[in-house]
Formats: sequence, C-alpha cells, structure tokens
Amino acid sequence: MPARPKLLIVEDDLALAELIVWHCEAEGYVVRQTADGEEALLMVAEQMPDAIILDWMIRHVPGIEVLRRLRRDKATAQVPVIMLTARGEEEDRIRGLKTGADDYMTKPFSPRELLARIEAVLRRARPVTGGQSLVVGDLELDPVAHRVTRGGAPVPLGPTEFRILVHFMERPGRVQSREQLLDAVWGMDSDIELRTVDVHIRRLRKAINLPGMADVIRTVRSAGYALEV
Amino acid sequence: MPARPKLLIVEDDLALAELIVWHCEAEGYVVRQTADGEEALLMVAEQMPDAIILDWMIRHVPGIEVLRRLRRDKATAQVPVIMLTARGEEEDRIRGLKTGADDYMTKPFSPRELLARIEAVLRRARPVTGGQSLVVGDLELDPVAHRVTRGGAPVPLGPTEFRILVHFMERPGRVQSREQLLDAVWGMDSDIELRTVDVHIRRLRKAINLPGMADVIRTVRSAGYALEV
DNA sequence: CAGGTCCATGACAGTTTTGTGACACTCTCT
DNA sequence: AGAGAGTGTCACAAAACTGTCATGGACCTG
Repeated sequence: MPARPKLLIVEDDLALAELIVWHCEAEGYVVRQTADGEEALLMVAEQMPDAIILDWMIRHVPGIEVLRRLRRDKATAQVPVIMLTARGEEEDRIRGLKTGADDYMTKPFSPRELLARIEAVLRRARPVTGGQSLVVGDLELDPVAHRVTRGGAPVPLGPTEFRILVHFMERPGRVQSREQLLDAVWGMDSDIELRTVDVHIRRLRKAINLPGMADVIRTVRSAGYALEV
Repeated sequence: MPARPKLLIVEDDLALAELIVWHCEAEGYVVRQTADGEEALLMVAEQMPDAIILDWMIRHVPGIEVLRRLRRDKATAQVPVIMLTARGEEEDRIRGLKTGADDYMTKPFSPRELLARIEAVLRRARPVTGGQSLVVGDLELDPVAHRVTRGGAPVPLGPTEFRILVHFMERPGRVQSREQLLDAVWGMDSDIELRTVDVHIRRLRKAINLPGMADVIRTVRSAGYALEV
C-alpha cells in the first residue's frame, strides 16, 4: 500500500463530488474525480487507483456496467469499489454486491462514514490484491498453494481450519465473534450452532500449536477469538 | 448500542422542540432537550448521547460552533449529529457537512422523516466508533483487539472490567456516579446493587495498578469514581 | 472524640462461558 | 462396498466471571 493511497471518485453531482474530494484530500488521499463512466474506465487503466467510489447513476454508462467491466478485466478485477446508491434502492445494492462491489453507501451519508469505509476497504484489500502469502508472527499462509507453516514447519490443516485461519490472518489481532466467523467461513445463512466454532478453533489450535509453542489464538471471553500478533 | 438510545435535541423554538421530543419519546428514545448551545455542550459531556439533533440558529453559540467544539474533543468526536437548517441555506449545509455533521434536515420537515434519519444515523454510527484505540496517560485500550496495556504491559481484564474501563476512557477525568456506571455498563434497567459497582472498581484497580504504580482511578466520596488523567 | 456515613476488601456460592473427548454422518477415493 | 478423512453436535468437565455480603477502616460533622 502506498503512503498516500489513490482514490477515484465517479460522481456526477458536482456539489457532492466536491464535498467528497475535499474530505478525502483532507484525510491525505490522492484523489481524482470524474462524472463520466467511460472516462472513469480510462482513468482506472491509467492510474490504477487503490479504491473507487462509484455512484450508481452516472452519465453514459450506468454504475453497474462500469463495475462489471472493471471486474472482467483481470488487471482491475481486484480494485475495491464502494458504490453509492440512493435511499431505498435495495435491489441495486444487491446487484452491486453480487457483481463484486466491496461495500455500499446509501445517500445521504456522512463524510466520516465514507472515510471509515474507505479505510476498511483499503485494509481489507491488502491481502486479497496480492495473492501474496500472509505472514503473522512465525505463521505463514500461502493462499494459492493452500499451505501453512509455523516457524518453517509445515502445518496440515483441514479445509475449514484453513478458511478460519485465513480469516484470522487477514485481521491479525482483531477479535472475531463466533457470529462473524460463522458468516465469514460458513456463509451468511448457514444454520450452524455457534458452539461449533469452538470445536473448530480447538482443532485449529491443536494443529497449529506444535508442542512447546505458545498458543496463537487468544480466547476473549464473551466476545470471541483473536489471532495473536 | 444501548437498548434505548439517548438523543439530545438542541432547538430553541419551543413549539418545534416539544414536537420533536414527543415523537422521539414515542419512538422509544430517551430524550433530553435544551435551547442553548453552551448548555448543550455540557449535557453532551455529561450524558454522552447516541445522537444529537442540532438547530443551526440557537442562542449564545451558533450551531456550527457547537458542532466544531464537539468534533474537536476526542470524547465526543464520534457522536452523530443531524443539523436542522432553514430552507435555502445551502451554504450552511455544506459548511456543516464539512465540519462533520452526519446528515441534515431542511425545515419544515415531517416527524416521520426525522425519525428515519435518526435511525439511519444511529445504525451507521456503530462501526465507525469502533476504530481508534483509546489512550489516557500510560493506559491504552484497543477496542477492536479487546486489549489493554498499562505502560506497554498487557493487562488482563474480564468482560465487565473491560466495559467499565472503556466507559471511563471515553470520559477521562470525569466523575461517574455509580448510577451512571450501572446504566452504561449493565444497561438502563438492570436491578443490580449499587455497591456492586464498588467491587468491580476494586477488581479493575487490582488488575490495572501493577505493583508500584499509582492508582488510576480516583474515588470521589459520595459522588462516584473518575479515571485520572 | 462519638456517631454516622461512605468505601475497601476478602470470601463465597452461583452462573455463565469455554475446553474437550466422543460419536454419528457424510463424502471421496479406491 | 470399504477405508479414511472431515464435519457438526452433544454432554460433561473445567475455568472464569459475577453479584452479594459481612467486616473493618476512612472520613466527616458537630
């Protein structure tokens, strides 16, 4: 991640665009702005921004089409996109998220909220974009090869344990509730018992804490679990 | 978010204020109201509302000044603010949003709409607040990692102690009565003995005052406790 | 300094939350 | 079909945490 992440704002309400630009620049981002979908795609190709804020209703090309074309091109498929929708356009949001938007904001929104989401989306993007292996402490996880090592020694993990560990390593140190883990690993609408998470955590611990090693997973009572950093 | 979010209405048109209060209370919010900017700031400090409805034209201190001072104080910087402006005061709105207002309403408005915006603003507030870690003196608390350190050394805390400390660190130096602590930590309608607070304060002290360290919690006789700054 | 109020502290019994081993099932591969 | 790995639940054990109380000390007031 560069020191000053680049943002592209695609928004044709000039007053709103200006407001967003003003706030983002104050926050230290490098900001480009356009009101036009075609131009947006050109600018993306040219500058490869770190995140895109995309209004749903813009000139020439609807937002969803921009998004679709971004996702189709491998070079831009990983750039995080936050879409802006009007209040109540539930269906747009769903279609947007399905097409690969990373987050959405309903107008009107507060600038502070937008900044928070940008930050969140940038933070999340880091591990995803690279296809790089994740490293936390003496843990290393290669998402492509599906391989994990602890202090260099290979750690055999089952599929579920692997997904849990990925989730943790993308958020080192952050407490994850059982609900969050269920959503992330099993999917939003699985009807799995909360306590099942405990059992998988145990299996993960057993596999990953080779004899004599400190526990990498911290239990936070009445809150969840966190990967130690 | 507490079961019944607290609102502060800052509005000096008494008829309008009364109307708003009536509607908000009907909706289940706990509502405070004042017509005066200075007093509003005091009330915020005291009660830490979950959202503020702020008229732009009020006595003594203009609305924007109230907002600016709210945002400057770290303890209150995250409280969502909905501003009320007269029709056509476009510039005020822009300035307000730039200063950190979360939403605005143009008078006249329907109570229905106001309630909808309050709800939206409360819902959005949640994730935003969680970001930064709190620092007071040599104490540091990371709400995301659920982790506390004193002078760099980790401090293990139980869930209740943790919540109490969060409450204190959001209001450094400010005396909190046992009642306030009960409301904030246990919830408004818990039937817990007041003296139970004492015991938890003691446990918190024990955990946080490592040997040789000064006590961070000051007892204020017949008033409550405060976190030393 | 007597008497009262308020607070600190240790103990404790009851709850809640988490750890753990076992088991039945499903899937895949052979 | 049989073997083997991986999963989701359960029941019980082990920890961790809680709320209350009784006691004694600290502080105040007259």
